Amino acid sequence: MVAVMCRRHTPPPSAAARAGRPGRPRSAAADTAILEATRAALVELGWSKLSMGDVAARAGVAKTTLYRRWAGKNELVVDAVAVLFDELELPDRGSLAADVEGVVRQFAALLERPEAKTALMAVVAESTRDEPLRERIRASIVDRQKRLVLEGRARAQARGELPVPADDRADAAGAADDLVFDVIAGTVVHRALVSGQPVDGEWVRRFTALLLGGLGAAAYD
Amino acid sequence: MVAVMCRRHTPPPSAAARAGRPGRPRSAAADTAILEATRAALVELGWSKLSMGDVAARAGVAKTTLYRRWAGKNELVVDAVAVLFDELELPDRGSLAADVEGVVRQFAALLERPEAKTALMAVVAESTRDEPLRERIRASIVDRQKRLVLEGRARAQARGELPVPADDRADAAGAADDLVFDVIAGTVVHRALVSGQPVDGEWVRRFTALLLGGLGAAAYD
DNA sequence: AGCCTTTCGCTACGCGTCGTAGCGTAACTG
DNA sequence: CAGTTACGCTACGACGCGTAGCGAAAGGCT
Repeated sequence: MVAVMCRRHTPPPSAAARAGRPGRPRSAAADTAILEATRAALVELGWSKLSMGDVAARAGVAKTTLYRRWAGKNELVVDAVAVLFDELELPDRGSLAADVEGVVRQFAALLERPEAKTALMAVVAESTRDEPLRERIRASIVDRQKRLVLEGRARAQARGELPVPADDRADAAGAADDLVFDVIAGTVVHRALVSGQPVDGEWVRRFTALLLGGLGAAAYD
Repeated sequence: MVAVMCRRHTPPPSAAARAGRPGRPRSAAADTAILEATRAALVELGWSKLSMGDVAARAGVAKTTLYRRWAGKNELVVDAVAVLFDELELPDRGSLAADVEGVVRQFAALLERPEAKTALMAVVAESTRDEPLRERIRASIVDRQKRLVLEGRARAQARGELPVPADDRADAAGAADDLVFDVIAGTVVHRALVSGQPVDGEWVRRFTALLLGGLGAAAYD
């Protein structure tokens, strides 16, 4: 009897740790082709009408190859769109307000891409009933973007626009960073996908003013 | 030849306008049973594993009856969860900060209900590729809750906590209301469903302070 | 009453997707 | 070379979808 290896659904990111093993190596070209085909299918069909068989056909790959690497549609799509969010960056525009406006515009532009918005909302919906999937989303997409908040705060502190927290307040600063991240990301997503209204220049200015100055300061322009 | 009526997928809310028509009337009991069964199925199975046949069986109704009233899963679920969001209210707690904290807590409690979170995210995801569905969501769920923002602002103005906008600034005030709505709803959703962290008392206080005073005022507690 | 209209429950159907099993072949290691 | 792993391909049972067709039930209209 052969020992059951049970290595199914092994995620491809461990390709480096997979080196030096006996047997035929996994095709890296197939990985990129599959993820690219997934994004293309998301653009054309959207989340609900995307099927594993269709992705396999687009990628020129057997359907079984898909299931050898991803447990299902959820995990595949998370990996396919995760790379899109890593393109976000925070160029120094000279002031905290300008930096915030810049990142808000970038995020809004990303959410205009059909593959990004249909996939992001769908996998978050699925993650409400799938704890491992939620963790995968956080590790692959969400937490990686908190770097933008950290960098923005560091710059603002260097400019003197924000006070430097005392060392014994590091936990409070961390909580504030998480809060700011939820406010910015959540508000832009809600504006673009739920309210369905444009993230134009005027709205971005209003939002930034509210974020920096609060309701009293930015009440009515 | 009989004239083709083509009245399929007629939404049930028009029950009042349906009175006085010839033929057997639609069962109002079936409507409530179906919507209740849908919510129960959402709790047990979640969005993705919810099937029309299962809902019909739970409601004690033929599957064809479902399709006579709703075009599909999307529309059915929107109607099923819309009533949950109408339970939100804004009791007067004496100050703008307290009012904001109260509504944030209520919304967070609603998002802890499994049928609410799985359904809301899923239908929003679907609506990114279905314009009529997006309009249905806005009319049935989103826009109805803007009343909370309007009421909160009116109270704050009456208390003198916010300035009363000039008459020629009515459009700016409306834009500000929309912005505040997106900020509150989006931030709470992102915190609860994307970041997956608890909306507890401390976080609510931090968020309220940030919303009212801005980054400079509420920087680190 | 009788007729018309609409809804209801039920059955059955074709269609597409899912996820897996089985096989022979290809690729890489020792 | 043998051993091990990945690949392409085919086929399969299971399930949900959305519809058609039927007879029966429940109302309005004359």
